[in-house]
Amino acid sequence: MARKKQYIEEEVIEKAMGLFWRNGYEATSVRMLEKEMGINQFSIYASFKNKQGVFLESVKYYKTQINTIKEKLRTSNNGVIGLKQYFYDFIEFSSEGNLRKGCLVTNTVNEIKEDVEPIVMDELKKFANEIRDLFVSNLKQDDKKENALIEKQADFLMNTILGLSIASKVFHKNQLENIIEVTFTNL
Amino acid sequence: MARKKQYIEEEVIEKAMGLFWRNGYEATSVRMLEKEMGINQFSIYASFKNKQGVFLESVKYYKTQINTIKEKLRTSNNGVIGLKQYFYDFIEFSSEGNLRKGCLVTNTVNEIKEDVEPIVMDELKKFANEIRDLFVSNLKQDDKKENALIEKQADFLMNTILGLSIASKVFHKNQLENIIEVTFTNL
DNA sequence: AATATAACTAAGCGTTTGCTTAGATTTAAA
DNA sequence: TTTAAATCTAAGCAAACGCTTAGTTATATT
Repeated sequence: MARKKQYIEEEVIEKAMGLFWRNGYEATSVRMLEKEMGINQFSIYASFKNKQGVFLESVKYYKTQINTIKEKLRTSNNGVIGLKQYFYDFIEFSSEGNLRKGCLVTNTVNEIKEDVEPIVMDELKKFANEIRDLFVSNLKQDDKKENALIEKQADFLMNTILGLSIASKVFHKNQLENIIEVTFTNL
Repeated sequence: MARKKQYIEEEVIEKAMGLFWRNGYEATSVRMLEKEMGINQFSIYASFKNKQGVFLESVKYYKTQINTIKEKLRTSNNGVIGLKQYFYDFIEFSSEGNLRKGCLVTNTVNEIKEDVEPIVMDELKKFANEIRDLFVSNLKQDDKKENALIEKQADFLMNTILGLSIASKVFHKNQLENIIEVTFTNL
């Protein structure tokens, strides 16, 4: 009864995500998305409503991508060792060859204004809290640690991840490793 | 022989800096600068050449503002205590009442692309290196520490500062304090 | 084969961007 | 008091922005 879509939504979102990740949210125009996704603006708006819609789907896809290393952390049972491995996995995940992209979520939190893009910001905060919860439950593997300390250390680790997301753009790889090493002497 | 300027350049740059700090570089339009600085676009371009010129002057002004706490760190001679104080001064400096602005320099490093704005990026990297040098010479007050360790710890502290710049926008004040406390537990 | 409907192309909408220009106004030296 | 140069106001430029729409093409059902 009607024509078929000539693209697969997940495929074009994967490309869109890459563009947002490399360029940032505002700096990525709908014309650029058109080229990268390989479909017309009409199709973009028909499938994803607007630019924000494309971005929200991109973040969803990003989550499935990072889920591999998240799951690795969740199922680790060697305490802080597994946590440290997550940080190494993260700097690997945030770079693509020589291109340092940071973390899509952190980049965007730092770019957008909450009052301008409340829906996007909400989505990003949810993601950040999931990571923090993972840190907390990992730290609890050490049952000598008091809850108050665990909360502090979780904040500390979140800050390290936030920092690494920027640092990965301007520092050398060995400096990133230094950061992780010193971070874990404090735990 | 000619008309006098009806504004003081340093005064209008102070206002421009505030706007860039609150809004980011790209999101601050020349029309917004016009209103905030209280002068016409013609005057902006006559005095500072272009938008980038206004920003570079704003960064210069920012440096003079943050110099107070930098100087406090430089002249401190109580080792890591003075360093820790710098971090507390920094989170104070990066907020204006309830408005969390982060660090103008870090915000911009995270926003702009090096190949699009190489001149701006260069200026920001210079600033970051000045801070790192300060950290190094402070850490050297402890002459038991080896140079290799000092370099590692300097990278670590830079990462904490970068993190705090983002964290200050989304975390509560007591969490920022947690971060600083854990950061300094092993230095 | 005819029909209804979704997906396509491509042009264009109004707005905002950084920046410029034409023309009036102020000022200090000649 | 005339003159020349710098500074002002305000209008406007081309380009890019997010998004829409008119018209064509493809496809499953009748």
